[in-house]
Amino acid sequence: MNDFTSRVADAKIPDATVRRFSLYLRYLEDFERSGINSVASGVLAERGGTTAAQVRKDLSFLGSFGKRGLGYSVRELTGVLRDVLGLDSVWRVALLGAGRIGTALFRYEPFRARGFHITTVIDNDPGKVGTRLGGVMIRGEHELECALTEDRTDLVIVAVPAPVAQALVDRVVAAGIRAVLNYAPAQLRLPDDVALRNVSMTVELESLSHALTRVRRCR
Amino acid sequence: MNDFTSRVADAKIPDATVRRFSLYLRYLEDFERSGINSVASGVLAERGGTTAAQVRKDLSFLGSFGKRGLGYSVRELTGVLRDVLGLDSVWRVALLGAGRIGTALFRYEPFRARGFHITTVIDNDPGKVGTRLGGVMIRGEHELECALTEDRTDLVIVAVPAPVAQALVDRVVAAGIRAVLNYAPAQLRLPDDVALRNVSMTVELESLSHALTRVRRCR
DNA sequence: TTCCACTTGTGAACGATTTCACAAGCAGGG
DNA sequence: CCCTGCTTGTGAAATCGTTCACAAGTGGAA
Ligand SMILES: NC(=O)c1ccc[n+]([C@@H]2O[C@H](COP(=O)([O-])OP(=O)(O)OC[C@H]3O[C@@H](n4cnc5c(N)ncnc54)[C@H](O)[C@@H]3O)[C@@H](O)[C@H]2O)c1
Ligand SMILES: NC(=O)c1ccc[n+]([C@@H]2O[C@H](COP(=O)([O-])OP(=O)(O)OC[C@H]3O[C@@H](n4cnc5c(N)ncnc54)[C@H](O)[C@@H]3O)[C@@H](O)[C@H]2O)c1
Repeated sequence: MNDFTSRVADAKIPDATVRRFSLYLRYLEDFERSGINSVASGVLAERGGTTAAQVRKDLSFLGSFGKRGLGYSVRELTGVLRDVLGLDSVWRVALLGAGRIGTALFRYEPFRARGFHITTVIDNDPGKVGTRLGGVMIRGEHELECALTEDRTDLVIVAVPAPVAQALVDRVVAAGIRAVLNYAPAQLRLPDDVALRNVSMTVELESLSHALTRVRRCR
Repeated sequence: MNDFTSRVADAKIPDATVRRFSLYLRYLEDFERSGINSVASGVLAERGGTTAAQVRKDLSFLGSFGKRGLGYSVRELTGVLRDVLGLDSVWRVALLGAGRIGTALFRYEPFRARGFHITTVIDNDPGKVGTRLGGVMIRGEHELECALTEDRTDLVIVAVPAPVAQALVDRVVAAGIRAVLNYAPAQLRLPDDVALRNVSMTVELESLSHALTRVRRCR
């Protein structure tokens, strides 16, 4: 199915563009389900709240496979995006912290459908260690390195309290992990070759709060 | 305590800067707890993974109250940031969807400490409506408008399944709400004067996945 | 075959954000 | 008092991302 791998400019796709790829892919999958075979940049743009030029510029990082006058083949574009986003492999994910956020994430099925399999869960609460979350046994914090290696983990989700986050990721990085998704309100320090994304609900709320006060003042 | 309100350039602070303000504030509160009275831009920068120049440029949007040779007063800067982020008022928040993510968010205390009070919870599951989440009664979806008005809601958190999100926020917007924090994987369409932030774990994971495949290919 | 309506791909203009570089200000010591 | 070491505040430069504008393909209709 994938002879699309003729991607040229793997060079350095802007981060903002990569994030939009995720969204485009989401829409394309909707279109595919609806039996639509081809989309124009304008359609994707409208769906995603950007402009047609933006969509075309984004996609041009991947080569050129649109058909002028017609648009893009939904199937082909889906394939290319899945490929560039690395969604054709299964990623083995370890969850650190089986608390409220951790369990909510664990039980969220769409991750699995996307190829992110949570194969490891770590916690240090003696009441939790040894019990099962879904099909996965919760292992103690001291087993961290061993679990990451055994389970051939690719990616770690941090959902432990902020004060312990840095110490844990240090060990995670030492164990060879190259990608971390962090939910703790802590600014993690990692080597440059480890990819890190922070999800901070506080930052989002506070930026909304700022927007609200601005609106209020301007009237 | 706040005669810092002499803020000049409320003009148009870049979004990226506002988000960093949240982080700076977080660090400043740590410093305050540790009894540190003043910080230099370089210290904040190191803590937050940016550069000293970036920190100073950011803060310059708020006026100038650093002391050359010394740095910034922790207390004063904390006050200014809290003010510009609108954290000195209490924000009344409505939570739409008391599912897994919704309840995890609800039970997260730091929000309340920051001045975000979840005063309204809406769900449409008959088994949930009428029960309490923490101290708040879960109300039916049909009561949405009425609840938002009665509770004088400022801000709405969307934690319902994607397919119903748009319809709900349409009603929320019609009820006069100007700020929405969206967890559903749906691209919401709102009027320009409503502030929207999306939190998408899928986008984050996929961008990590992209980073991982890049690393792998480059060796 | 030619024409037409449509849409892509992309250099170039634009706008925004980040980084640089340095004059100016402050505190403390002599 | 002046000198020294340190740090801010900020124009100007560099970088990065978005938007514009249009030549060049494409399929279909006549
Ligand atoms: N709940 C939310 O809505 C929310 C929102 C934003 C951020 N967060 C952040 O996510 C993280 C988790 O939040 P939560 O609400 O799930 O908290 P929680 O207390 O419910 O869960 C934390 C879990 O981590 C485990 N843990 C603690 N120390 C550990 C260690 N050293 N090794 C392994 N496991 C350890 C605890 O046993 C617990 O199960 C926190 O950093 C929090 O700030 C949560
Ligand atoms: N759980 C996660 O980790 C996670 C991660 C990313 C995104 N999300 C998104 O967050 C949203 C909620 O996820 P969840 O895991 O909590 O799902 P969930 O099914 O546990 O909760 C959804 C809740 O919304 C309620 N609901 C449904 N329709 C409603 C309506 N019309 N009005 C009011 N309430 C309604 C349901 O009764 C349920 O309580 C989804 O959009 C999901 O995609 C969840």
